Amino acid sequence: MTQHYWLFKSEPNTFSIDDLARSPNQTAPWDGVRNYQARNTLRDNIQIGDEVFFYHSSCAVPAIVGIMEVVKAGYPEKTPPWFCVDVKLKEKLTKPIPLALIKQNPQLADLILVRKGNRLSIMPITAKQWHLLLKETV
DNA sequence: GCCAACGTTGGC
DNA sequence: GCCAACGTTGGC
Repeated sequence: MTQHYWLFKSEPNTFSIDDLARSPNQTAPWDGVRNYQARNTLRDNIQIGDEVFFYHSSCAVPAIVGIMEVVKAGYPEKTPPWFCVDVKLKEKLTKPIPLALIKQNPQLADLILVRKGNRLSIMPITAKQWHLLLKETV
């Protein structure tokens, strides 16, 4: 299977990258997603080995703060009809990528994250976008 | 705290 | 199925 790239949002007040870093084996279920489009992505499209940006939303400096790997594909939460995946922290960025910086890059204008009014908490990233974003952290 | 944008709910 | 009302998200 082709490897895919994603971005997951979380409010650091609820679940931060440091919470994930403190989890056993730095692994935790990515649960609590209550949106059908995001649910379908979790259930149908996210595979083991996929790479995921960890994004902090609704905070002082909204930013991509780390990189995770999917270690368990979509499975049902205890509360139907919601689904989750398991993620493992690969890297906490020493230099996070703020939303404000991402918005300045015209090559990233198509990112769902920066599209007006977007509220998706689980979104796809193209390989090209992934690598453009990684350059921003240098 | 404000508010725009979006998703969901529920009456009809 | 329509759509107004309401609740939530999330940047600023």
